[in-house]
Amino acid sequence: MENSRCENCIIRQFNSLRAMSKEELKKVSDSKTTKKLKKGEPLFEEGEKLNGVFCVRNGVSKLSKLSANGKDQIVKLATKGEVIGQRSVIAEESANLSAIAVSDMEVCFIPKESINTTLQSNPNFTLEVLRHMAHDLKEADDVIVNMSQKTVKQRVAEAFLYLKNNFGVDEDGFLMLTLSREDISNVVGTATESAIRIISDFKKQGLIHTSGKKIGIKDEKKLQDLVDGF
Amino acid sequence: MENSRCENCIIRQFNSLRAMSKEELKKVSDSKTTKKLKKGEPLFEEGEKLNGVFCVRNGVSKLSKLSANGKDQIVKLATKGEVIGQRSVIAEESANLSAIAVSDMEVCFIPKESINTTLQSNPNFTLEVLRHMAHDLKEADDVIVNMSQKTVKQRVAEAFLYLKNNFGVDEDGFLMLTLSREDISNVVGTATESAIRIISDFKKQGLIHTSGKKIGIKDEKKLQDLVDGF
DNA sequence: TTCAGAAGATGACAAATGTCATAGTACGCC
DNA sequence: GGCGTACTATGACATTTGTCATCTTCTGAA
Repeated sequence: MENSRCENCIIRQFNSLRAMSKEELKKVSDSKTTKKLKKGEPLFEEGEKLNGVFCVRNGVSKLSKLSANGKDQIVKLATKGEVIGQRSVIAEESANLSAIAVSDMEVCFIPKESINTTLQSNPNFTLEVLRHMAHDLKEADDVIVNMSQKTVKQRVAEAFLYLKNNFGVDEDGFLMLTLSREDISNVVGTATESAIRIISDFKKQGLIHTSGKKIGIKDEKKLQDLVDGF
Repeated sequence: MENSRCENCIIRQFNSLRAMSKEELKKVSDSKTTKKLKKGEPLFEEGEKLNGVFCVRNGVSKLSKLSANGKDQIVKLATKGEVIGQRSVIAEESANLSAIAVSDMEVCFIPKESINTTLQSNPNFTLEVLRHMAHDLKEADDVIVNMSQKTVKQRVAEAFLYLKNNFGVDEDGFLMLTLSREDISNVVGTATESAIRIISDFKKQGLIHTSGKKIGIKDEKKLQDLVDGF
């Protein structure tokens, strides 16, 4: 495949791999494999042993965990440039979350050996990974606060703004990343029916418009006000 | 103070400092200061710039964040052997959370310079810090799932079991760490009145007993069943 | 020791959210 | 093009949780 060497891959500019030396990157590139996934296919499931990490070249994956009541909670959406599975590889634990494609994806699989040897020898790389994880931890803490202190309506509004800011909109103004109502409810942590009701409500209030599953934001300011508690 | 050299400090066995070399540890020890805090006093507040990290020698601190509705959400309780503030120092950001003593505390303050130079030169240390943060991230993800998918009652029950497992019980069977009802509600993410009601309820059902603020667990199994959804 | 203020407890009610039932709608497959 | 299945939508109702008011109990400082 053309352009398939890590050294040339523009994606790595966005993640920790940029702190690798030329030689390290070469090794990674020689050991990596590329994989395509269709929407709905899993990269890995909760509890699985991971033999490496996944670097997202294209598409989006949801990271979720099944709770005792049988519902999935989506903890994070990972997109182009992000590395998935590094937490498990670093902690030498089996996966705490499932990773499932929510759009067609193209990912590189990097065996953990390449990662581990670099972690032990290149402090710059380790530090870079550490910085990324520090960032993820902050985001997770913020999610905890949102989950426990905001209403479902506020969380839905926030989710839409998040989707707009992180994945953008298409030429017709619809969110690029289209999630099913169920996925939306699993991001927000609520019943699917509740999410649907709130979406209907937002539509009636003129905050958003929809076409099938697609959602477009009409009044960003009012949505933001709602999130902020006005 | 006797025993105040990091090299001799048994606490460091529990945290990332154990991966430091003798010389690095010596430098840290020379630059550190020790501080005593009374219950209720802050180590630092959300938004503050941190010039170093705190290593807990004794006592417990709550890490919390104020949400828009004026309530604090407690994200984590840090105790003996844990290092507080490393996330902010590593990410070079101001503190995302406030750290306030929930019991009298003794902490060491380690200036960030000692940490940063070691991070850049000693991959073992960096990797050790990374592993700790990976662990924290997993815990945070689990909290997200609990917050969004469990009922308040389940979360209260879980909080009590957590307090027992992590801080133990005194000779009379009461939880060693005594939190105010408000702190409990801020851990669980609910209104104080709701937490109080649930505590009354648990008492009536014979799951716990109380004496003033102190709480003792009477039927651990039933509490666990409750958490698991039975 | 006493007293004031904080923390704990409880009732009554309102609001938010979940659950179950049912109907409409879209979309891939034959 | 039709059909079946999965997704979306909505109503009715139950349950959970929050809010406000009030009372009681504890605790620390004068």
